[in-house]
Amino acid sequence: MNTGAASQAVGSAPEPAGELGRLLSGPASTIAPRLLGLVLTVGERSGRIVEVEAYEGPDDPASHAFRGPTARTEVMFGPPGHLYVYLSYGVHWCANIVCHPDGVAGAVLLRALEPLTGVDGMWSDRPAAKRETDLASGPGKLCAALGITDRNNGVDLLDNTAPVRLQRPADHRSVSGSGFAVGPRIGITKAVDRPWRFGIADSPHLSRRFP
DNA sequence: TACCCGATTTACT
DNA sequence: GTAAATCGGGTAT
Repeated sequence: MNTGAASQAVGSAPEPAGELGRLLSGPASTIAPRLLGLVLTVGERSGRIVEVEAYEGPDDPASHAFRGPTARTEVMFGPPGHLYVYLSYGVHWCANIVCHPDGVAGAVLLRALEPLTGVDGMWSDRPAAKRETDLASGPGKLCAALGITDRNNGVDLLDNTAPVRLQRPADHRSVSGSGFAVGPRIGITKAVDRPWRFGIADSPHLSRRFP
């Protein structure tokens, strides 16, 4: 239903609204560092994104979208600003923010979060955590802390009525402008050389230190 | 229909 | 530091 002309009409196309929408649209490896410092909200719980990883499409062997769309990965091929949730190792939910244009696969895995509000609720869903810095210091932990499951797969993060929302705090520009670290992605066996993991360098809430 | 394996976390040695 | 837990998707019969 998209014509070639429509896909070029960036200014007036029904892309995610506002400045945040524009921030989310582009190559995953470019968008990923810009997501650092954004605030993710689920009900009463919210946190600041401090660590992410980029996963692209047909050119990225480590990406779920590498071999084309499937029932599981179709969200990754949809419009940017939506949430792609999958089950890892049959145990943990992991959440990604879709960022490539509609029809082109690409997403950013959310790896760690600094708890801001609803921290008591996070503790009740993360009984194994020993410190507040461990509540969401990993992709599976992050989803557990916020209560994200496959129920939330495909939700529009920019919809104010959605159960999961993404917001930009006033100080985001300064946060993204400096002080983030880069390194290789974690836990993958393919394309391990690509430095597509990004994090706020001095955050104590990272899943792991950067090299 | 069967088998293999993973964008991880946790507990235990 | 190492291994177990656990299950749905993807690829191969």
